Amino acid sequence: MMAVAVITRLGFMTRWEPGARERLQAAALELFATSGFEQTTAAEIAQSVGLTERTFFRLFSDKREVLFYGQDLFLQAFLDGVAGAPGGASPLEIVASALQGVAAFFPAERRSYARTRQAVIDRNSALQERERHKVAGLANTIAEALHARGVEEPAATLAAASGTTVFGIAFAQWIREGEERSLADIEAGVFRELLKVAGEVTVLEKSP
Amino acid sequence: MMAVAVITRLGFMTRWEPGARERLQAAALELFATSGFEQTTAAEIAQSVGLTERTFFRLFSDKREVLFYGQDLFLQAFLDGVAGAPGGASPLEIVASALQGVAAFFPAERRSYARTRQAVIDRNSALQERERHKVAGLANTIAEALHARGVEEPAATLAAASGTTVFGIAFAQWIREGEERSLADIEAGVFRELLKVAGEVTVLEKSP
DNA sequence: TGACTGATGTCAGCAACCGCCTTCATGATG
DNA sequence: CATCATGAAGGCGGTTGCTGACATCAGTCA
Repeated sequence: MMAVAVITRLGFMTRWEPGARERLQAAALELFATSGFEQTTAAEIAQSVGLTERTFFRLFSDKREVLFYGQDLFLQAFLDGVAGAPGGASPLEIVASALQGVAAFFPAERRSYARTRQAVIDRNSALQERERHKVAGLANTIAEALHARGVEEPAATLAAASGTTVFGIAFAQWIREGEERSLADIEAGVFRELLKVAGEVTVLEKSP
Repeated sequence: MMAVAVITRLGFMTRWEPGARERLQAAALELFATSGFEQTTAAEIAQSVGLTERTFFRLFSDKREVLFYGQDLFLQAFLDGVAGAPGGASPLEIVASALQGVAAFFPAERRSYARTRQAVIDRNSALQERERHKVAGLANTIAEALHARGVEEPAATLAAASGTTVFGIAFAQWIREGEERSLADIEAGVFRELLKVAGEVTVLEKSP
């Protein structure tokens, strides 16, 4: 599935089939989806693609990671979006523009895959923990990138967190059965909602 | 340390010392702080207060939980703040008011305890994962409470997430060495920053 | 008194994860 | 061509987190 760029260099039988990581990831998702995360053992996943448990843990730092490994491209796209935003943009504008750029990583074809993956995660709290950890890490990285662009604290952290929140809400909507809009469109709508929510505040008193 | 409300009802020797949970939590924090989280085994913690590993896992769903159990009061205070906010308030105003109320849970005396606890968490990524999970759960609960007050989606989720973000930033600052301001004051400042960040956006185009 | 409950201990066991060592293809190097 | 370094995998054994099933024992209540 998806970006499983299996490198079949030659017709020769090599000692090891290439793409061990990708094969494990695909097998794991399938097994998790059918039998559940806890019911599936790392050894089972490994054996189902002709590898050993030890190899599994060499390739993934822990069992959950098999579902999360390889999102560097996504993160990088986000950072590129931040770095490439126009000069005079405000922190949230920078984030909004990065958000739009990142949407390209989720074309309509991915919806089905993303859905089953998310269904697995939603059914297990340990996996939700890992997902939230990754998102939080993403927010940190974005905040640093903003900082590098001269945005001060706490504005950088606030803007970064807002961005990942918007993305999370939009993504959840994109996944939803029957949803037809593109991720970019949904993101734009959620972002406008955020501005609206923030705009409805009557600032009480200003500190001295 | 801190709120280890050991209830020594009578001078009698009872079969079991009361407050097993609290004793375990205090011992765990101390051991984690001195020896590190991974280096400390659940059996060690239990034995250090005269209990067995099995009892530890009966009282805490897993090893990490010993550092997070018992924040119901905090959560409840947050919910009360949401429920008790004035009638015509906007979502973010409701959250801001709840935020102020919750600050009372962190008087100056707690700073030292909170610092060592946070230091332990910051040194271990598994603990960070759990913490983020809890915060995310808090955000969900707040969003539901907002929903119950009639706030629609995605405004409820956005406001709730913004609130926990503000709290997180403020708390981190409150913990910082040399910081003297109250948590409520810091929260107010961060909140104003959030409004400022949101206010600096030039809305581009409106969807049809 | 005796059944009952609640908090704990004991024991056995699985699965996650890791350190250490071995094996074997490949490509570079002399 | 021989050899050697490298990297990717398997094998083995051990620690620890966590659980289920069952025993124990103090205090309670009928």
